[in-house]
Amino acid sequence: MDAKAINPERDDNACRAVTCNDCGVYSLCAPFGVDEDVNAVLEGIIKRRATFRRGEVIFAMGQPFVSVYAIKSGSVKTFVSTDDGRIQVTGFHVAGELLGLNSMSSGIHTSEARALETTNVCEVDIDRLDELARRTPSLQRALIRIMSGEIEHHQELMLLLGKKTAEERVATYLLSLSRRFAKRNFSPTQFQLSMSRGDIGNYLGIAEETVCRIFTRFEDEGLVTIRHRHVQLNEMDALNRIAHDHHAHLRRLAESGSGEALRAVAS
Amino acid sequence: MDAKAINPERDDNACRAVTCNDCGVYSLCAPFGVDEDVNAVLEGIIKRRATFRRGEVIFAMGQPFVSVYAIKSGSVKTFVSTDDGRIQVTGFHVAGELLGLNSMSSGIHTSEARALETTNVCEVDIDRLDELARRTPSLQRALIRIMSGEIEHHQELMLLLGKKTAEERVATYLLSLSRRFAKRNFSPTQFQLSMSRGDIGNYLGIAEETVCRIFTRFEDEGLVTIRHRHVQLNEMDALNRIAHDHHAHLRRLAESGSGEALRAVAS
DNA sequence: ACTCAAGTTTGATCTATGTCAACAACCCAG
DNA sequence: CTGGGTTGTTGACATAGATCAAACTTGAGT
Repeated sequence: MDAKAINPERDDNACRAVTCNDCGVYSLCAPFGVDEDVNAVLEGIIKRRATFRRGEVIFAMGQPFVSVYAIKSGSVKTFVSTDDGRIQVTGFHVAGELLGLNSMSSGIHTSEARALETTNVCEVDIDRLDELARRTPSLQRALIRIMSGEIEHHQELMLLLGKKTAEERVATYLLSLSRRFAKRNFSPTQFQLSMSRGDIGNYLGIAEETVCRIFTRFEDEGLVTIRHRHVQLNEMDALNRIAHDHHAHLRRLAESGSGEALRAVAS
Repeated sequence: MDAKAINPERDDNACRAVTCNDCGVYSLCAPFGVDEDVNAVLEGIIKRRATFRRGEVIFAMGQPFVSVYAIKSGSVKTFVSTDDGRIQVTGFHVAGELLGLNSMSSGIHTSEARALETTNVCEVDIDRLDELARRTPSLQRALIRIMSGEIEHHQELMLLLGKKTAEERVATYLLSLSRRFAKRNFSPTQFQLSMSRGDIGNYLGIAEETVCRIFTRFEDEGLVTIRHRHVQLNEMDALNRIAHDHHAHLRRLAESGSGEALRAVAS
């Protein structure tokens, strides 16, 4: 592999030949909503392109908020933390997504972003973006739409963190990854995890050991096949039932049990 | 009680004499950001004023998203729910706050709002607001600021739901209420709760019984005085330590214990 | 190819908090 | 003022999932 390509510090101006038009995530930047002259405009607001390696910080809590980041390739986790060091992962982000749009009000980053693997981003100057948005209603609405989407995601996560069992959380997680891959025209039943068990557990509000145990439980039941970080979903329906129906696991127990659980479900 | 007053459908045009200028929450609508001619403009986008009694639905999940609501008086809870009926309260809202701005992207309400007590709202047509915003950059930015604030609030709540102990959650909650009252020039140490123990517990991701127990524990320790729904905070510092410092309660235990906990903290 | 740190898995044990149940206090509506 | 429904409180007990500990696996760097 090209040595220069993996240098995290390197601002790859060398690749400037790659315009936004040629960029693989162009279609995902398009929702920026600029209708005509898109290419020139986008080029104009990109401050720099940068590469981050696994674990490197893209932005940190408390830093002045001067840019948002479009992920060209790779993946990123974002998280918030208590002052005594506990952290809560609030999202995983992949190519084509926009990073850092929260924090717009405070002028300070309220979360931290770290690359999960080698990741390329376009850094977009927030003032230039803001100024462009002022002249471009469609861009304004696109930004609002992105933030609104973020809020919806957070609402689902809060519901999960506050009210779901560990098994429901893991099933929900696998399915949400699946849906996301499907949307990008990747296989919805077979994919790689770019995050560790620890990250998954943290995100879902459970211990990493619990994630492992539930993975193996699902595997024992034939619902999935998981080798290291490669996941294959065999029984999407069953997973869906577990994810959405509180009582699914009670029923499963009842099938191989005394039937008492079933009566409990009926009540 | 006047039959008309309790009709939730009633558009209280009778009170139209009250312009936005006269409205008690005017200063809180001002951040809408319209600089000149504020009054006329605000009047123009208000679809109707309405009153809701305790438990009445202001908007429900799945309904078409056509308005946002400014709370003139009273208080409201918002929540999301699983399809099998479990709900997660995502926020409590008081006079001067704007309701329903999430859901902007989907065109469908993704959460439900219910009055906690008799509550007056101004209903703002979303299309008119959107159109006004297009011509008014300061309004655009205000809306973005409000959404961004919502995201920050959600991040804190996710951290709480995913990583904090029950005691930390309750202390955090009391202090956040306190801060909110202070911001509105009410006493930060003495206030009424408009929500039930059940709502508080749901919001914090713990059982209502746990809320009760922790309230009485705090009271036994002299930190607070709680009679029914009236709260008085006596030891803000101690509450702050509990809310922000994971080990605070271990230390408290250690003070009156064997010292083993203290050693654990040191490690 | 080898090494070592990081990540993963599994088992044994512990505990914070949920659940269930009974009761007490409160608040309207009549 | 009075009765019944709602809300809050307290205790006893159960348990999902955390924590601790000990292999085992893997893959990045030498």
